[in-house]
Amino acid sequence: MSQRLRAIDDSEKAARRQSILDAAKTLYLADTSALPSVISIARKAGLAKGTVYLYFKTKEEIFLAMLSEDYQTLMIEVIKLLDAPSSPDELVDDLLTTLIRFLDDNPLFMPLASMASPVLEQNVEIKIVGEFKLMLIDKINLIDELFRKAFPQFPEGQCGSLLLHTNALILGLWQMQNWPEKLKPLQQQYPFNTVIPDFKKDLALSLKNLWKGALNSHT
Amino acid sequence: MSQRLRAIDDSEKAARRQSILDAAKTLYLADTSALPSVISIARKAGLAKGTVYLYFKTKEEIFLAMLSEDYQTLMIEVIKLLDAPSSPDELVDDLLTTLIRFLDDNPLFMPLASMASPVLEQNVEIKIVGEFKLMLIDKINLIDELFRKAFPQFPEGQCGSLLLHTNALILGLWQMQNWPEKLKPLQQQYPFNTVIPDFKKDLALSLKNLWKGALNSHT
Amino acid sequence: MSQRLRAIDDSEKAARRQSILDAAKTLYLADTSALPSVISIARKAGLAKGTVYLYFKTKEEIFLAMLSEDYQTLMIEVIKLLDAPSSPDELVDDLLTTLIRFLDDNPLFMPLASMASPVLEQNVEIKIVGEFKLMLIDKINLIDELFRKAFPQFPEGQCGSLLLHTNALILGLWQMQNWPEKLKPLQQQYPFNTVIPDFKKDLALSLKNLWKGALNSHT
Amino acid sequence: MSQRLRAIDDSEKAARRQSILDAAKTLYLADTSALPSVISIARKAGLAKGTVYLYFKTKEEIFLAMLSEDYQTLMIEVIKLLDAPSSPDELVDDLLTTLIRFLDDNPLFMPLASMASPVLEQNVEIKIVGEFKLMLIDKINLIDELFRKAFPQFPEGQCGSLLLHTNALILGLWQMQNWPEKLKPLQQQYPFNTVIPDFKKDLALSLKNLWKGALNSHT
DNA sequence: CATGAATGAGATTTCATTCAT
DNA sequence: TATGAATGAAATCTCATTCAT
Repeated sequence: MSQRLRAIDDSEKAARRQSILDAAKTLYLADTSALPSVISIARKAGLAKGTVYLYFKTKEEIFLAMLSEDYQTLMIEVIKLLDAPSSPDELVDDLLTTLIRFLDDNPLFMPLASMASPVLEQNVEIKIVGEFKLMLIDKINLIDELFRKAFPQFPEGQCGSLLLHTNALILGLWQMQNWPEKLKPLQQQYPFNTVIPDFKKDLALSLKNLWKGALNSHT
Repeated sequence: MSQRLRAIDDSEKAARRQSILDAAKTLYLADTSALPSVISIARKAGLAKGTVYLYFKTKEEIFLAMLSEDYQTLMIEVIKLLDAPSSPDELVDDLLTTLIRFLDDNPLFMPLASMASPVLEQNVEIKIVGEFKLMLIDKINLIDELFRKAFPQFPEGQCGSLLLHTNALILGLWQMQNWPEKLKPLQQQYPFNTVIPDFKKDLALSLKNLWKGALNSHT
Repeated sequence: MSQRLRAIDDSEKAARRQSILDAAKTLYLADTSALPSVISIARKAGLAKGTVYLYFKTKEEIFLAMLSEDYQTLMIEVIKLLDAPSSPDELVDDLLTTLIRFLDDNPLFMPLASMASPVLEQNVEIKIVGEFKLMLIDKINLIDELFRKAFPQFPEGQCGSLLLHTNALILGLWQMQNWPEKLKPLQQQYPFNTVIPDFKKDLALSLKNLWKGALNSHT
Repeated sequence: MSQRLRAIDDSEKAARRQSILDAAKTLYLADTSALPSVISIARKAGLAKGTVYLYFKTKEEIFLAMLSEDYQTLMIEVIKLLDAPSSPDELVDDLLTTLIRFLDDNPLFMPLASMASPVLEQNVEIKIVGEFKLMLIDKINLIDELFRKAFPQFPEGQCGSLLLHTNALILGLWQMQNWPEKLKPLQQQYPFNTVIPDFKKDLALSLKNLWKGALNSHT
């Protein structure tokens, strides 16, 4: 009945894989309260359910791939910062700006990153999870190297460690302030402002403390 | 097989509710890769499936209650610290010790806390989620008050804010170092030590920075 | 906590039983698409769920009792007709009038009678079902006797037999024209009028045929 | 165990649907006191529970389909009668014979027809119920037409109307004589014979009255 | 490769009925 | 007697995943 388009060569396969990722992203963006179902992703991508499983072994693998892409995008942004480095202080400011812009441009990054450990990594083949972790580590090591080229006075690993802590802070802060949509009324009703982190403000504050504290000790 | 008691008054009901929580905890402890099924929880508790649903509306509500208990336990520990306060510096050390011991004693706290935002809160009645949030806020405010009684030189909200950031750091750091069991071999094989946070060590470092930095500015 | 009113003597028990029947009737009247739940009946009657089971062994027993009451009411009406008999012909007209009025006054009779065989009798203790059947038979026999006192020319059993057929016709016709509420639009849209029985009209026609045919053969 | 075939095209799907109906029929035949459970039907058909729900939205839909089939079988029999019509009088006799044979060959027809209005139609999507009703009406209209071709002296709708009344009579009479199996002893013990309809005998009598009365008025 | 039918585990929900108190 | 907690069967529904075609 239907003419089955077949992805024969690798580039076609990659394209099909990407179309699945795009469909998944669109759907997840529309409702981040839960990962969209495979059938909805397949339909959005104009494919059959089974076809999705030719490209990803589990549903979570799709979203881990999506997170992986986002992380790589972010890392590239950070690497760009180190292309034209100025002073460590300015770098911190630039980093923060870059980060905030990235989060605004990639609204799925935080939801995905939150699910990574409790959901995604639990349902993805160990090999794939490993590759994801290694990719992150590679990039972090690369950034650390570039950083030391620009600022040789800092020891190996310092920048990488700061990146990890930065990531941890973002993750934790975001999850704490990510109240379910339906709880928003409550949020305004009570004087929570003192106790609920204001994500961007707190992030700015914390990161500056974190980075400047660490970097200044070597200046 | 089971005792088949009837929970008539409120204390008996609370006991039965607790027995469900205990059963769920035992099962989850045995395998943190996914929340145990409701039927397995019921069987473990010696109850019928229907009975579990008399006490909790959804499976996630069970685990949010469990997390709530853990948070309350932690808060009580922290409050105890403020009963006999010494100097701010010593307090930070004590806090860290307390925290580490708590995490060791309550191995489900971190997995549960990680799931709170992406999983638990998404599938629990908004009212219950609200109560959970309010409970946390109450405790944080209480601790903030006690803190200022002990150290009046610090402004209102400072301690609460530090607690939030502490929580964020714990959450983020834990999730980053929480590699799936099956990935552990990989973790040793590569020189990850430089880039994977060593949870306790990094936590110690970060918290000291965080708290001492903040507290010293008022001494 | 609550003061339990206890029905000690038989009249109190009968009253409580009746209050359950009343509650059930009210609820079923509000929605005849399904028998109301026991919990709703209990609440309506101001009783606990378990108490209902002290008076009726199953839910269906409640509704069989209700149907039994209705049948008895109907029989009494018919008996009244025979108190002041005129001619067989007039009797048929009176019977029809009485029947129509009864159905209007007792809107649950038809739904209940429809459920009797496929639902109620399947879920009521055989003893109770037997009593119900015997009650009906007794009344029919009584009516048959009274009829022959008034019109001796008719053989024993003729009137009883006619009553049974009357009942069968009512049952069958009613079920065929009892379209679900939500199907009513469809009913008007198509030219069903020729093929869907118009309950009262068809009933009148059929009954007159049935009775007059039978009775005239003996005049 | 099972063949695990895939129903790809429509005829295969119809076959699978039929296999579910067959399984349901077998089980219901073994115990007409209640509709068999979906899981038992699935197992009998060698299918998974979920598969049954691919073909029928509710359990009652299965049995309404079964009833629909039975009605269609019956209608076809009746249509056959009109292929080689003789006199109206003979037709009535043939109709009765056909009807009795049909009821003997399809022992589930009456139980199902009894449940149609109070149970089945209440729990089947309104659209499906409508289709069922329309099917019946179509067939009745068709028979009415054929009838008038054979016997032009009768007005339009007369035959259809008689069919409806016939159906009503069957329905009502059957329900009245359908005593629960366990009540049979009681049935013999008492002199019920005068008051309990003898289904086939009474049906014969009534139908002859009904049809001959109506048809003779036009001869 | 692509498809979508089939699977089956599991979450809820409902609710009649039982039974300890 | 009266209560309502507990039971457990069954209906639905959802959906990730498998696998015959």
